[in-house]
Amino acid sequence: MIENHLARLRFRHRIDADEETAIRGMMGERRRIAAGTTLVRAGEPLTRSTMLLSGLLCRYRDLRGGERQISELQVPGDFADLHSYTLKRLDHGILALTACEIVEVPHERLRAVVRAFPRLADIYWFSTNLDAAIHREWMVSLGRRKAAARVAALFCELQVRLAIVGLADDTGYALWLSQYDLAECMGLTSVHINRTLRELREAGLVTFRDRRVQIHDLQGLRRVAEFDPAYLYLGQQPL
Amino acid sequence: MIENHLARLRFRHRIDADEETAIRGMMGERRRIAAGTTLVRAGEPLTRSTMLLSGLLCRYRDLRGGERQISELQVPGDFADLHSYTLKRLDHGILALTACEIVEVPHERLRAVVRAFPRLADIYWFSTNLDAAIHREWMVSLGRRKAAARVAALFCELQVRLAIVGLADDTGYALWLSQYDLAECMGLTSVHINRTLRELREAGLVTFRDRRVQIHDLQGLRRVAEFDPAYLYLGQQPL
DNA sequence: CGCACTCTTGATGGTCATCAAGACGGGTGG
DNA sequence: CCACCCGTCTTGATGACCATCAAGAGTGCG
Repeated sequence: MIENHLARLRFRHRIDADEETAIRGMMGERRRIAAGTTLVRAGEPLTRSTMLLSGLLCRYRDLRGGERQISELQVPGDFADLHSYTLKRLDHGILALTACEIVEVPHERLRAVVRAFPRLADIYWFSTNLDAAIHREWMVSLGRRKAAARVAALFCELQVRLAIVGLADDTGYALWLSQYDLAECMGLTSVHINRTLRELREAGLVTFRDRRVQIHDLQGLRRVAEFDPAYLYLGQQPL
Repeated sequence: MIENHLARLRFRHRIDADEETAIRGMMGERRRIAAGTTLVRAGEPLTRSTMLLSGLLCRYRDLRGGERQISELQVPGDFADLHSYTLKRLDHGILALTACEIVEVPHERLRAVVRAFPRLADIYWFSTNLDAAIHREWMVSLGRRKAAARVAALFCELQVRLAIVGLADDTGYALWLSQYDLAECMGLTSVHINRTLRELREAGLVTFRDRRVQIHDLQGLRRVAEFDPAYLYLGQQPL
């Protein structure tokens, strides 16, 4: 059930049998939620974190004019809101972009585990710091990259993150997003995303069609994006 | 010496005498560094974190074309790179924007403290999660706010963060940045920052001159920015 | 005193937003 | 079963916002 999560952790850290048992023991109720469900509203008190088993979640914030900024995409094996363990409430909402399977982890159990296994405390602390590193990379995109490089950078990031849990290879991956969703990630409009996708496709780099990212030229895509996976802290492991 | 840091922690958490002693005991070598010093280069292995006593630091990343994106500003009392405790190396550089006083905290000592005081582990974990919340707010600026709102949001954020350590009030604060630096924070050019500052000044909201943010109308500034300090997790404490 | 940095303003152009309209496909109800 | 509707994709036309290029003034420092 949480094999994705363990794969993701083991990609960067050693997890021994006791620790694995403790992690499995934290898992609470398993649920299915429909696409479009708001999992967490900004500001509401939280006493549990949510782990994603399958599907796609996002963190987002809205401005009064209705403009939405998505600040991160969560892929299977990711915690959606591990940071709520220390923050108690969130500065952003969490939304299911597709139908999802999730597991809830009560903060109480998480606390018991990180108290009993200090290495797991460091590992989960690392995990939230990795989210922040992804935030910084998106800031570079939003602040300094042009549209084509932004989209290319996003596709490159997701290729790596999904490959870690076996959901992508060098030729592409399923990505159940609309062009409208991509626009909300990258600070653009869906109209401009559409033109940018055409540009990337005509350049022979990548095709996004039928909810699938088809990568024609991974090296070229990474060059356009100036993508360096260092910010994903992959360690020495081969994909 | 680290009174700013304790003030910042106590603004959001209870810290008892034992914990304070432990925190003080972590502090290592104190140093002065000149403006423009690169404190940490992206990717280099780190075995210590750095706390800022006075001055201004930033986290930044450069693209090949020379464009720089600053992803966060550090004010006195902040750790510059507490996250390096779990990450071991950083995905970004750290630069002194002004002359600074800093204290180094060896990771070994930090580890001993968070092992001995699990509540401090949670509190420092919270602290890095707060950095991530600030990142998300900047993403909203970079992705969705127009220039005037971006600059206003930055000035509002710094007003709150500096007020916590006694370096700002409702009328303003010292901010030792050039318009060029502001541009690198907000994903704009210094030319456009200059025009935007004029616009905010002529609207009677704020004047940035002689390295000082003079706030004429804090409520108005917050309205323009759509600033809601919730993302700074202030708790119930009055400023 | 000269040099480097910063600030300021003008002129022009590029990137992306906005508005609009049509095509396409999947799902639903008559 | 087909008409209809809604969400999504696509493309064109126009314009806003911000970048770029350029030049001059002010300031601090060696």
